[in-house]
Amino acid sequence: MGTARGHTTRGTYRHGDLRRALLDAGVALARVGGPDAVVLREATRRAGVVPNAAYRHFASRRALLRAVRAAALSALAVAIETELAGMRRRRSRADFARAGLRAVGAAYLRFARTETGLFRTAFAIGAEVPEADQAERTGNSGLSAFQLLGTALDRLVETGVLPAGRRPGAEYLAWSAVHGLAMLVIDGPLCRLAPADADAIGERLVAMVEKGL
Amino acid sequence: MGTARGHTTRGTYRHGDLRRALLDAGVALARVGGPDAVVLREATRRAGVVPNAAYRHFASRRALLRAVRAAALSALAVAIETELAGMRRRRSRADFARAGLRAVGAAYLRFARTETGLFRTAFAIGAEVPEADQAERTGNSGLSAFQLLGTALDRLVETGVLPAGRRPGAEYLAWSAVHGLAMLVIDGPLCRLAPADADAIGERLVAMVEKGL
DNA sequence: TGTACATCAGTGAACGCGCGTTCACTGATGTAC
DNA sequence: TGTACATCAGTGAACGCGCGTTCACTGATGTAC
Repeated sequence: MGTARGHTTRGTYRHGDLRRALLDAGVALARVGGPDAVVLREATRRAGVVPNAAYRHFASRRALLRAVRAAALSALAVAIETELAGMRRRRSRADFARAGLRAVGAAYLRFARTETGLFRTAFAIGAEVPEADQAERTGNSGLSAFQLLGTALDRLVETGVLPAGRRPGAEYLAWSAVHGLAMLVIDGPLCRLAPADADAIGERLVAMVEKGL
Repeated sequence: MGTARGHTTRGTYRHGDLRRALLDAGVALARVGGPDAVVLREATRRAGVVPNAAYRHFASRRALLRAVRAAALSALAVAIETELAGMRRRRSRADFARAGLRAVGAAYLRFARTETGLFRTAFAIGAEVPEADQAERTGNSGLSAFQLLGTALDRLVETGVLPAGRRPGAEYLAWSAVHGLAMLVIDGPLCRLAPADADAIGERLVAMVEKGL
């Protein structure tokens, strides 16, 4: 019946793993309401704990938000990895490489649409980028979303689809295109679009990137 | 010396044009701090007026924010119009049309970089899109940023650069690409990029769009 | 195996803050006669 | 041209809210002897 399972009724004095519970609560809040919804007091409430208890594990609200953002980035990377893992075989390595890029784009867009709150949190405003906790931002393969895109582009070069000379910086171009559509669709002027239409535009967009790179 | 020129020291009982003053203050706040900075009390403070006086002109804080957002969209359209107006002549109409698309993209990116707060306000989170006050969102020509992009694409079709069959929906693709780069550069993972590098990527991006459409 | 003790995770109470919004008001303005 | 009056823009005071954060505390846990 509690908001966070098992935490509201706590037998012991100690919590057990409050840091984890607060982070989970923070992620749950972010899923629903984006970065602004990651409220320290609400997270402690859900963990069944007094507000200031959070300060044993996070220096400030910002620190909690940073941790949630890292988790969101990680979830994005995992979503892309899953899409890549589910790819079926193709005739040629070149086709497979092309499909890889499409898979990255499609997974990115689907994540933005289905996990809007997390997506917005991952790219929260004023996102200082601390290089240190890079590990927390990656998927199971240890690669970040950006790196997964990079390797997809590398495959295109290896299979001769993309001229090597066009490779440097190509991730910025591809990323921009897909990220822009994601933004416009989730809370921008394109938010009225039917999901099917959004998908169609997404496919055209990735095709444009492939052709235009 | 006052925060809003002339408003803090007011000779008359009546303000004169408080609605305008509040809107201007709201825009000034948005320029510096984005949508969250558009705070009703602060706007009234800058207008030299008691907080609740705002309710004579705006039903709520959200209503003020909506008006500010419309102004931000209008400023974006004007920026694009100015860029277009400043274009020099080209050899062929086709080249001119191509340059037109580049101009739209460049102006969009520059606006995002130099007027970050307004840009973020224009595409604020949870942006409901009221169709009614469309006029307020346009530039001097009466066209919105989106429509300016559309006419630029039309020119490409007219001059034979873009096959007519690829025209429908093309604005979504072009817009996505440029919007994504803008987002990544202004408060995303690409915010560390030097302005010159951002410009270079912007140019490559528009070239990619032109080629890939 | 039993006891004394240090650690430190979570408690309880409180703070100051700025916000959006509501209320009954007042007095300058512009209009009707 | 002068006066009475309705209008309504801005006043003054107050509200309840939830937030992040600080303080001194308490008591369960795990360790050293």
